Amino acid sequence: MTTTTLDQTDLQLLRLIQKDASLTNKQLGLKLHKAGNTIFNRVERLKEIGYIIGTLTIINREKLGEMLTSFTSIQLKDHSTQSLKNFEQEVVKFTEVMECYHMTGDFDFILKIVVSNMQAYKEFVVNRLANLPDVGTVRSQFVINEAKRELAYTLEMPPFHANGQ
Amino acid sequence: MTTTTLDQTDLQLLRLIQKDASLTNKQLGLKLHKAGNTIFNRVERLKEIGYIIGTLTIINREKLGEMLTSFTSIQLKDHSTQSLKNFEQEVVKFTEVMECYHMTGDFDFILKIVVSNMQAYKEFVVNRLANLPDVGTVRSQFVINEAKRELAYTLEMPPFHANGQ
DNA sequence: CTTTCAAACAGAATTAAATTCTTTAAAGTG
DNA sequence: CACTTTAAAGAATTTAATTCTGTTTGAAAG
Repeated sequence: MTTTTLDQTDLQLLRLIQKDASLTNKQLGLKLHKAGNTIFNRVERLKEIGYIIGTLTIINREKLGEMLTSFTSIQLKDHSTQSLKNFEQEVVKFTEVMECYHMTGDFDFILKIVVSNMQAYKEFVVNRLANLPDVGTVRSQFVINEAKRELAYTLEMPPFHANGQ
Repeated sequence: MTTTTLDQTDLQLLRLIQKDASLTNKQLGLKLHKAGNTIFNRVERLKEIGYIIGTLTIINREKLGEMLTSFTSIQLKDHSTQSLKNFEQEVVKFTEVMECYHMTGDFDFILKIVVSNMQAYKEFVVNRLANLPDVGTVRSQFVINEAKRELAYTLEMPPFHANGQ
């Protein structure tokens, strides 16, 4: 029924809404030289074919009190597929673990951990993180300052297009 | 005029909208046992006093072609305030650098870099990143798999409240 | 070259949500 | 107790979202 490929207008649209979801269809239409209706239809299509996942509100977390952020690297004692899967499955359950990446290099995982202070961090690592099976070395690096945190990707027209994957 | 402190309803509201900005005021009101109107007023207030920064659309970046993500650590040759400021100021200008954190530990900065493939990564590091002043050691760790990436914070009632900071 | 079909679009019509306005009730203050 | 302030609800209004319909365009078919 509908094509799963994007044209330049779709890309422009994605670029705009990934920075600001509060723009109305009319406003977007003005920028892209289309009717508000047309924007609406395109956005619906982009949702259907999976380019748009959802929409969220960015909160100023700093206003809600103390915050300590760490990038914590984990090296497992055992590198079997089972151990890796196991650790990953468990570690993502912690609400303190905002992000978890399986990585190349000396350490197996990088976790972004957000807690309220060093006391809470210590409690978390010692009593909970280190208790997961096969956890070997844990290296903690703390954020002194967040200089940039961009959520919107630079969207480039892919050279191929026609992949609905 | 308006209080800058949050009550439980405000926190609930923030928890809900930081996960889904497409909920209508009426829907939110139903969940929180308030009128749609009341939700509207609260959200307006939360914007005014700076708890709500904005709203954005999450794009499925994977559908737009190849992607290689790296956590790249940088050690500067010189650790003077001036060098740090200088580096930070310049590095955040690169669109490939999605995130930049000033860190404790052996390395001064951690950068989250997103490019389309290893060729582009090499080009970026060699021709651009390494050319910034005072760049010493560069350590690249690549993401094999993203197991978790949560943008919504766990919002807890702060023990103090009354800070409009 | 003409016909046919499908897609993108614009504009009107409709529905639903956002926003404003007014009133009420509760809570705090002197 | 009178006075003020605040949160909230409900009605009224404005604006945006959504649906519907007709037109245009371009590509494919004959």
